[in-house]
Amino acid sequence: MVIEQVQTEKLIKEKAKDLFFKKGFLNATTQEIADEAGVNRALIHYYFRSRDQMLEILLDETMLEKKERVRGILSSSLPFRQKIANYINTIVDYGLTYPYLDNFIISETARRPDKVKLFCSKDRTKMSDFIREDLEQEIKSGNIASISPEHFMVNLSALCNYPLLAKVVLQTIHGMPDSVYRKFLIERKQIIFRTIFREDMPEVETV
Amino acid sequence: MVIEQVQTEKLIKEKAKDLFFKKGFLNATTQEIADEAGVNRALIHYYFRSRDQMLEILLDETMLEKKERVRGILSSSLPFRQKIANYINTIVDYGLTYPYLDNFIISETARRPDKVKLFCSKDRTKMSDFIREDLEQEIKSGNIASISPEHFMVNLSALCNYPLLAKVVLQTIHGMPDSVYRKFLIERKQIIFRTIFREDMPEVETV
DNA sequence: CTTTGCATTAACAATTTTGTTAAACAAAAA
DNA sequence: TTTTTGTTTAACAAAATTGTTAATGCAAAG
Repeated sequence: MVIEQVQTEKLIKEKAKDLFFKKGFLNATTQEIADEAGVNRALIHYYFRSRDQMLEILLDETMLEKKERVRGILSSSLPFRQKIANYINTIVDYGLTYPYLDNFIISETARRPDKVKLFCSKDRTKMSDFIREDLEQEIKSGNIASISPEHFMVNLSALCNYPLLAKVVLQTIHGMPDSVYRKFLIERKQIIFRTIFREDMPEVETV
Repeated sequence: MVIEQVQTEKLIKEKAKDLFFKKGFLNATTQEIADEAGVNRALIHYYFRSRDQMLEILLDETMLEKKERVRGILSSSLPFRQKIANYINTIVDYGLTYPYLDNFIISETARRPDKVKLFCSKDRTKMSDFIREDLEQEIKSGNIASISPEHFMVNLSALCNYPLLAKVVLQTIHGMPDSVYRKFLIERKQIIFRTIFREDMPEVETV
């Protein structure tokens, strides 16, 4: 047995994630993945049977991790604004790590709506349920315009995720090179919070 | 010459747009396009030389039309809020007609950033320039939290476009069938306006 | 009626990509 | 040292997809 025996599978997964979710090669072939990992293409089939099954595993793993992080934040006992501030921070930062993850999800779900369940956690608790009570409170106290939890969450996701989805187009329109766009995205954390709450974002704080 | 001579090219383009932008078959093959149009696959090459060139034409045409509509709205002499209301209306309605257009743009630009110029109008006038003065005015009069035109436009685009980009995922998470989701999107017109201006959207009105 | 020219098709060729298999290999066990 | 076991590779096969070409069809012009 070669020393790398146990590591190879992990290596392939990592490099595949890099290609798909970091570099944006949404249609990377098995050959390209193998090259990236510096292994023979047949190994991909040895470990994952088929390209499709490999994708399922990659998406399952990555989305599960992301969902867990978001769930942790929204189900915490922090004050509402602190929760949302943490959510924005996490989503934007996650986006900076995997700039093409949502992009990938979205093109895949368009091509194969039947596979959508892979990208949504199995359990049926919706993110919007975690903020329902908080939100009602905010609306009652007049801090926020009346809005359903669903619309609120869609607004929030939209403001956080869209700038990455449309990255290439937005960069071109506004003539921003990568470094500037990165700053733009980080600026947006504040902007998003202010757009929703009309006040400055509190410092990040965890439970 | 067959009676349909001049129409065939148009027919193919229409059906291809349907596949790509309405039905979401982002990777439709030339065969699928030919089938949809009820013609022989070779005709696609006869009229468009290659699949790539056909795509360029489709995108060029579609985006140009959309851009013109948006430009017309933002450069009108209507009051700011009316402009934005019209913008929201137009973008959401356009999205209902071509639910997968942005989706397509976004996956294509990720795969081939070099082709991005096809999707952005050639001239260099940015949408954000059209609202710069209006926006300054609104901020000065305290109706809107301080924000740059770029961030404002990204916010607006995000709120309008994201729900369609993430259509399949959002429908699954919230358990909404097509008909309900359609209503949800139309509801959002109001929601988006209120999120930005904290007041109800005015009636649609053109210049 | 015949010819001309574009429109359309079927058949073919080339390429790309996925998936399989049998052989080579390398480390641990016997 | 030999055997065994799991890993890795090269070579092959099959399928899908794009692009080409030569033949066919068909309407209008001559």
